[in-house]
Amino acid sequence: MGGTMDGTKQQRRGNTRQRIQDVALDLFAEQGYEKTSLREIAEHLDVTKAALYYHFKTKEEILVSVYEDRTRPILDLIEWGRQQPHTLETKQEIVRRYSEILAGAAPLFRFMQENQAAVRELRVGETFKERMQGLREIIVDPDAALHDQVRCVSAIFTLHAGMHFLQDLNASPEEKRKAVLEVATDLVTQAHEGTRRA
Amino acid sequence: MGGTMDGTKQQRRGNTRQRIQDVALDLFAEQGYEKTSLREIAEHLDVTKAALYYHFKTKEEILVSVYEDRTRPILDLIEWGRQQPHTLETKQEIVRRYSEILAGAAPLFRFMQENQAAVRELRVGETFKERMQGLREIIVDPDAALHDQVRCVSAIFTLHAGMHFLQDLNASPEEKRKAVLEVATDLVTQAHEGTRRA
Amino acid sequence: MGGTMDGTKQQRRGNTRQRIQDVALDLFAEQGYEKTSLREIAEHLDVTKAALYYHFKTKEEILVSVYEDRTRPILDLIEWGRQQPHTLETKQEIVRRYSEILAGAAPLFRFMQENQAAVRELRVGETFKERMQGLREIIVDPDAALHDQVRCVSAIFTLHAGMHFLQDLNASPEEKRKAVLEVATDLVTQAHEGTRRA
Amino acid sequence: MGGTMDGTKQQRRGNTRQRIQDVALDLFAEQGYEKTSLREIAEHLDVTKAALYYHFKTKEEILVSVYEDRTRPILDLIEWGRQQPHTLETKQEIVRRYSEILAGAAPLFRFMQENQAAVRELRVGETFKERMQGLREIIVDPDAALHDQVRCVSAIFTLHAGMHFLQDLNASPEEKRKAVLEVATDLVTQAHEGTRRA
DNA sequence: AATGAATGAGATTTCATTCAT
DNA sequence: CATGAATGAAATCTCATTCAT
Repeated sequence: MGGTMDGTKQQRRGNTRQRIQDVALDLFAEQGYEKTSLREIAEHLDVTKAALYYHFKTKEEILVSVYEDRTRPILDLIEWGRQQPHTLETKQEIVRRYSEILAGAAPLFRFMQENQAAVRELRVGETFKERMQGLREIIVDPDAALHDQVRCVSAIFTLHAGMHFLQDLNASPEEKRKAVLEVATDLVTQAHEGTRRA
Repeated sequence: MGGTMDGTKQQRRGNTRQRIQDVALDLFAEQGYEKTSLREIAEHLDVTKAALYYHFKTKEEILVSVYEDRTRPILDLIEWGRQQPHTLETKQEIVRRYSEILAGAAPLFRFMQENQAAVRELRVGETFKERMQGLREIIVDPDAALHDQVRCVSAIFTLHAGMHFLQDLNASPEEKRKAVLEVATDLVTQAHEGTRRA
Repeated sequence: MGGTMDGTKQQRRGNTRQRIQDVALDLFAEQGYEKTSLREIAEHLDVTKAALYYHFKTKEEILVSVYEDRTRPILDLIEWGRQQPHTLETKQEIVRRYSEILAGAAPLFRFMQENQAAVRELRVGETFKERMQGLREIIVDPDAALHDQVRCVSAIFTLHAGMHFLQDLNASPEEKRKAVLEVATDLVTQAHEGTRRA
Repeated sequence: MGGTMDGTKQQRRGNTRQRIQDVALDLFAEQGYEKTSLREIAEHLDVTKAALYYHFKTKEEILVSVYEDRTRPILDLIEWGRQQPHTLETKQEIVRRYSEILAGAAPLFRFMQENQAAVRELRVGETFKERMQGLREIIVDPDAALHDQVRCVSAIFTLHAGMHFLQDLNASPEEKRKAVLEVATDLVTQAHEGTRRA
């Protein structure tokens, strides 16, 4: 308060909204959306429930706001992808960039993956579906053989799964991410080549 | 009562437990575990909530019972796999059989996939993790290169994802299942060969 | 089953009613009347709840039946006391005999003492009150000074309390019972003498 | 509404917590802890059940809070007693003061006496036991003859019992309280003298 | 003499949400 | 910018009791 560096503690002042989003996402990811109550979020922040309602109209809106902030890069990626030629290089680049996006917002994606049911009829559910769809349209060639289409979807899924389901493989997170990216890239590449050959 | 064989309605008597499991799974899969209330289940069955408690001690127990009944084949598969030599053929056969198991209990697996957060601290959560672990131990070679290990995990995930994330690919379910199986088998095969070569 | 002596195990056959009473009293005394459910009683006996209803019309009736069986001696004591002259010796004898009755049905009296609220509007509540009243009428002289009347009531209470509230005094149960009886007798005696003198 | 100072009705605002405690204690004392539902308490206060949960985390906590507020004087008394010499005068003073404390929180003590079973495994059960223990340690001489120890316990019990079991003795409450105190004091005195003489 | 299946009533508790201050 | 107090709706679960078999 007043100091030049403000330091660690109690940096309140205007950023409550941000803090709510952060804490909420943590709890949502850890416990699930339904099991996380506003009371809990408020307690973690040391404010009252009513304070949350000053910043967000509903519980859902908290989630929506976090979601939109952190998944904007996907929109950009899709936009970018749509303007590129549908070459193998493009697809590989999409996979690479998507992998980075996932790594950059891991808790949110973990949340989305693990709370599909809870989220299905929320606004974010719809939006997420649409984005996935958008991604697919870019890397999946609708004229390709079915198994090659599947390969592409599998590539995306491999990236998603890579985040949470490799905990017991003993390797550093960075190594794992690379390995996952390699497999995903491979899948897209095989799909592309299978299609070319046909 | 009326028809010769009693037919559809009013087949009560003795099968209530089974009917509860069926209805519960349907609703859990459709709406999510947390969002499905016992009231709803009871109403669908035209019994009182208390009747559910006659057959099951808790809500969780309903889920557990369904889960255990329908995932027993996985246990058998793991058992079988453990006694086979760790050859490529075995792994391919595991993938094939697992694909069949998934297809045979699609709603349950859809549920497990979409409700990971909700289910995490339920008993089934633990059990499921263990089973996945068991499966992996059979098809993943711990000495293989990391990317080949990832391929195997990805194969399993592809099978799982194949069930719910290909709705918009236009092809018959049977065709899709075949394609998915093909991709998964391929992943395992590549992983195996990669390892051999090394 | 069939042996001459029948032995320990499974001595069923006709005595279920008795066994229900015993188990019920144990549980009532241990946990309280309200907290003891019929399910629990049934489980302890390894029969179904419905079986209890074959032997007793209601939960209350179980209690009533136990109560009546085990407190009959009080009725006899009162009857006897009413026919004696109201001498000191009579009063002392009442105290002595009552002490024995209490010791002989300790769990029931513990129950009655600790569940007064729960039992108040049950039939046993009324009955118990009446019996206490009857006892008092014999040992309390209505013309005595107030503090001497109190002494008599206190004597009875001392007997009751003696059963459960002396656990931490280090002495054998038998010694304690004697000491309690001594104090109670003393109180009655003092009351009587106080009155005489006046 | 009407009166100058707002008077009786609608004094809401700020004192709800207190009102809950008061109503709860009344109902607990009248009907017993288990038989008193939160619905009932809420209705008596003309608020919703949820309002109770705003002020207290559980039903038990309501009881605990009332208990702690009203039995603090006992703690003080014990503290005081511990610092006094263990003379007869001290003991008599303890008895006198305890009698006053009981009279000052009669409904609570009636409740505790009549709901021992219900309260046994609640937090208050433990606490109450401890306090009784504390009191005893002050007035009971551990080297005294057993019957003298019993006399002291009986004194305490006489005070307790005096509150609820003398309704039919025809005398004013104040007279009765005096008589009870006299008897209790006498018991302690006799115990003390018995010990002295030995 | 007892069971299996079920019910109706009600208990405690939790939650998202509102609003005057 | 936030709180204190409260609500309405609903959730999970328990219990004494019933009755056909």
